[in-house]
Amino acid sequence: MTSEPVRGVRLPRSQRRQQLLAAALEVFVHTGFHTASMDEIAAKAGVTKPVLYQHFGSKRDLYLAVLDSGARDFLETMQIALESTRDNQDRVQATIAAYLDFITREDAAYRLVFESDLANAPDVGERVRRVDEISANMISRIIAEDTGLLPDEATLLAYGLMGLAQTAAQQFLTTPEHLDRQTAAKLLAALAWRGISGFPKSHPPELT
Amino acid sequence: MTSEPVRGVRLPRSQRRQQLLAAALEVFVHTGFHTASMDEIAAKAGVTKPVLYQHFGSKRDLYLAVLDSGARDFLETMQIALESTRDNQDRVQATIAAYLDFITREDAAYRLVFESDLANAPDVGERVRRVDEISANMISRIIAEDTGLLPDEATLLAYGLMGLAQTAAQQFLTTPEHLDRQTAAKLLAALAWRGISGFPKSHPPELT
DNA sequence: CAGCTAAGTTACTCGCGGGTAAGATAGAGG
DNA sequence: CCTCTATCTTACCCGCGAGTAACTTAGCTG
Repeated sequence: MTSEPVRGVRLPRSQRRQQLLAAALEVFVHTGFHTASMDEIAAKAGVTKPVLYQHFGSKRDLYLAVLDSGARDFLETMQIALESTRDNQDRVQATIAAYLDFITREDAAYRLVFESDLANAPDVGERVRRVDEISANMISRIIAEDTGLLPDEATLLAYGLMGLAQTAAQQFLTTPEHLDRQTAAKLLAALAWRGISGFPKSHPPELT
Repeated sequence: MTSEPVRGVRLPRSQRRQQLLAAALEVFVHTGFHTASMDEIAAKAGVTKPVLYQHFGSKRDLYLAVLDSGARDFLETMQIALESTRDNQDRVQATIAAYLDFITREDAAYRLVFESDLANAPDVGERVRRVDEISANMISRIIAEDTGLLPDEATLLAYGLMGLAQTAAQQFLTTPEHLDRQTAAKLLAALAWRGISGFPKSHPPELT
């Protein structure tokens, strides 16, 4: 657990850096890149602006650092879920649950990866697309193996399933009162699994 | 077809307004809200900045005008597709196709609705969410009727299907060489329909 | 074709916020 | 307890772009 920022206490470099990243995450997530100011982030860490610049070369650098961290977390979560079983139905279930977990995480880091307001900047856009691409490839590979679809076709479906999970999870976040997480996960997993399991190999092929 | 902006020609108010909206759409879509400058938009219309301010009170007002127009287009497209048939399988097919159409539209207006970099601003965020909400409700209603699921459950699935269509369509946009639109539409419609048609009423209920 | 109005231009203001130069001090180490 | 350095602050610069005041002119209208 990270302790609260205490004004007036000096910290060793690496520790301060971690704290700044935490403050930046919080502000960027809450406000978005453009509305956030360096002063605000510094203040949240109980420190002044130049300190920020001793650790990060520019506002964008800081943002990228925070974004990368979030992206790593997400990809890790995904990979663990995808490799948690060899049964594909369970895999779908686990992956949907992973989306729900990631999006309901306290730090809301998903906003950086899924809702960045800086995606027009080449650096950022590229990174975000890369996260999607890596996830999609992991899923696409499994689909292709399991259904015999062409790579491009399997990739399209992979993106579809990712969009399904992501959008539904975000919606779930806005109405958690009425639907418990278990039910939501089961419903979505059912939707996804019934959809994908209908393709060639794994089940008797029906008409396209 | 709109004629090219000709420098030095005066236009009647309403006509100029339309032209400004077109220029703004182009710039906002290409650059995003934050990077776009009013000068750039005015220039694209072959005119200077103050003219822009004689039609729109602020940069944000201009953005909202363009956004609203895109939102209307999208919702219209959706509604037409959803009401194009009474067979639910055809409905899914038509709706997926509608997503593909909207996202591949020349003007790329989908970027404003699906990828706005101003979604943190209350006005804009609210509007974007509202578009999703309206679409989701249209779909959710059908799902609830057809499956007997609870409203919240049907809504969750509706968002899931929307995310599926949207994300996959965006992916399709980036690799149109390898996959023709027909195939893509069929694959996605199959994915979605197999998924959703498996729920209670419409087909024999299986284990949840 | 004179004159009036709406359409358009030139040439500014001004605040915000990213980024920095120069100086102050905590507190580890001898 | 003195010193020395890495940490942190104060106080600034300055560019960019939204928004505006004041003036100009096209071109319809009587």
